[in-house]
Amino acid sequence: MSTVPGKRLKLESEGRLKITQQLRIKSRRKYLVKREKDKRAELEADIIDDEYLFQEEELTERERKEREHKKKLLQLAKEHEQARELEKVQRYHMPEDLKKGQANEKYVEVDEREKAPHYEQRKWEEEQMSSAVFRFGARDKEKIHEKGQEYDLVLDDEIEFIQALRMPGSKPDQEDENEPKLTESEKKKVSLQETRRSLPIFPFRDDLIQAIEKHQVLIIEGETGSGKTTQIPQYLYEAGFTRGGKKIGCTQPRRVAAMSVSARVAQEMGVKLGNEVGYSIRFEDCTSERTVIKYMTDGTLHREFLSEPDLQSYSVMIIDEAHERTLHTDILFGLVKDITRFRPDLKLLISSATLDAQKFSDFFDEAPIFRIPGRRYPVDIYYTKAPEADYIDACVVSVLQIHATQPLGDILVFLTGQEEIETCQELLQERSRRLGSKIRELLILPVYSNLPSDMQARIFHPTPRNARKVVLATNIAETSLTIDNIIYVIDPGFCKQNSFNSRTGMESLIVVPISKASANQRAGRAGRVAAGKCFRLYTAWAYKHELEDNTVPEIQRINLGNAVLTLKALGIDDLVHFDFLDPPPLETLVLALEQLYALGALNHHGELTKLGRRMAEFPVDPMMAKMILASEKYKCSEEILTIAAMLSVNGAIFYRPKDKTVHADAARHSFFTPGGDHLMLLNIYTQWADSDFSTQWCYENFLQHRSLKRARDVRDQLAGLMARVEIDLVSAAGDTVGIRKAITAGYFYHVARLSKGGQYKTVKHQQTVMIHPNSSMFEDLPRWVIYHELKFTTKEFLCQVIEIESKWLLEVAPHYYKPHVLEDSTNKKMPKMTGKS
DNA sequence: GAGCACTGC
Repeated sequence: MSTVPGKRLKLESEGRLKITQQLRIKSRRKYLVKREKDKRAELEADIIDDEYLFQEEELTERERKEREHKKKLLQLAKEHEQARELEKVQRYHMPEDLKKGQANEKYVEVDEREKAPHYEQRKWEEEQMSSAVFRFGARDKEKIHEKGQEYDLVLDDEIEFIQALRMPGSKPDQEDENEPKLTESEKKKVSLQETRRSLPIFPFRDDLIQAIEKHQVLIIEGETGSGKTTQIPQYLYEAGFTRGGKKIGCTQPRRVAAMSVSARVAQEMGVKLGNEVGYSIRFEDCTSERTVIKYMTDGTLHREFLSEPDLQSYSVMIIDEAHERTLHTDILFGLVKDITRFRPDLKLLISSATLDAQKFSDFFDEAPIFRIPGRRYPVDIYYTKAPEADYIDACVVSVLQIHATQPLGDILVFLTGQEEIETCQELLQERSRRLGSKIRELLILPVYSNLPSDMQARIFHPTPRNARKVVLATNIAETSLTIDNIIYVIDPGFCKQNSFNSRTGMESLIVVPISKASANQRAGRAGRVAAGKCFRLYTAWAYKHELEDNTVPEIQRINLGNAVLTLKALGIDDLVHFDFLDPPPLETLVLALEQLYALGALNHHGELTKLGRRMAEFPVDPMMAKMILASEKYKCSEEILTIAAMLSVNGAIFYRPKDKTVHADAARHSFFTPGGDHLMLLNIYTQWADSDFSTQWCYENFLQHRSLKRARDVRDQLAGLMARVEIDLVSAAGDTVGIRKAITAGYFYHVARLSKGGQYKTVKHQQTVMIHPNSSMFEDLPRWVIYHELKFTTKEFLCQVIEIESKWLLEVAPHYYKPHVLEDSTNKKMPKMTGKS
């Protein structure tokens, strides 16, 4: 044994993988069991409640039915659980002696290998191949028992899928062969106009125009690929809706979409982009006086409302991809609905994928729904027969199963984050390497938003002949990126989701099951170029009973500070009764209003103050806006702008590759600046600027160039807005106290003080928290700190921290802090928590 | 001593 170091290494690495797998299995199982238990307990409690409260004869017909229904559900759940247990036993059962046999064989293999490596390797590969058999359909139970042993042996390496249904597409599977195949050069010969006429929306053109002329608000329901985004604005233009110098607006949730769609439309209309057809996104306005068709991001339109609250320059507004329910689209719904009441000439089109259309129609006073067929191939949906405990392993196995048994075509796997993608990539590389020449080449490509762009671009390179591409992606591939040639989708059914707790003001990013809508969106990614297959790594039962219908809209999940400020600036006083499609939690609104009041943006009538109106100019959170405005008083606007821009960068600023952690950490430490993280960010930006914004400098200092560039863009925009609120840019020239006081003036809501054991307590909620280990203040433990964010990951952490003196709080927010609250702790060593505000 | 879903202004 000891003579074969390579093999031993491999065994060790296998041991390591096993542990991570087991951890995953454990947490996933715990999750499944808990969910099941919770559901059952709920049902049982309901039934007991009912029986306790009512005698049988007192129940109305409806109540009796409800009770019967609940009992039936409970019975079903129990039966299902039993069935699942049974399946689990069948799936995981492996006799002890067989396990030993296998293990021995492996050890023997080591010795044999030295003598006849080729023979042993081939034998091993053959074993792997035979175990990677793809099994579809419900298998006959008897058959399983007949070949019990064989079944047990291959269990470890395969997953049984059951085909449940076919997601219908408008194109039949075989159409590809009937359709004349065009080469690239031939395709170019087909004129743009012919392509336009071939879109599914084309036959509906006249009906659509008629419907728009007849109704003020129209809901358009259509799958992707119908051509609605590019064609409808052109039809409206041709029908004369832009007469009188009015524009047609169309909002998109993403910047790239706004840019690429407008480019396409400009090409189809034969005009230069930026003239008749243009787009407007943050940092980039590509429109002119002549522009009549304007694509923009929903956030841009939201901001435009501030300068043009009645959308006077538009004759038609199209809200596209409404089903995505971004924060901005949700707010736009309420705003445009309001406008239609006093601008009868404004046409409103809400464009959405299926399922949601009725909801939109109800919201817009029973607006008619116009349906347009899409263009997609059918996708077969497969579910696992039993729940998969370890979905990373299940993904790897499924990929290999597909690779070994299915016709060529690329695979897309949906994972939750960078870490999972990397683990999966390692496992796949390891296993496909061991399979060696027995399988065709397998290209494994990761993609997530923090991945450097050149690495991201690799997923779009055409797959080499006779090879197969596997793309391991986060949710980025669900809507933002479209990869061609995907035939197979593997969907474990999870994603990471941000949520905001307005009671504690804490954000958390946790893995949750996806919704049915999301699952179908993922499946749809398999049917773009041909009939596809989607493998869901959960049971059909789980899909039906455990997944919510729709993802909770963003507006109900995030902090609404800035949204509330802009609405107030638009003169909407009664936010609680604002016409939301789905209203946000009351506490979130109350928290936002309370904060605005404390910041001095609202007076006691709930009206915007002069300060509040100036704050609304900035597309940042109210606290940050206040900080920026306070920089005038402390004569440090240059520095504060940089800090605000650096804090607004959402991606990571530090680059920390796995193989160079020591160097990367050393580079980070070299930027540490007395006073805290905000000053460190300022330091980094200043040094980068001194290097002439050099890419090379970023690389040498382990910083993400992309993030810093974004910070520069944000800073430029903020600097432009400073002119609008008439604040000169001045530098504090090293006065860090002034800078920190300006920060305190904005963030006095986010104060924490040192408590025992290096822990902190937030002043507002008396919550026990820790300084994040990545902070430069992690080891300093100052008595009073201001934090930028409170985030829950593995613990409650303060991210981006500066040290302050408690007396500054009295100086910048005397209305909010009373001296006795703060003095208690500055004089005595470690006070007991008494008397909050 | 932890870790970075995805957008957008």
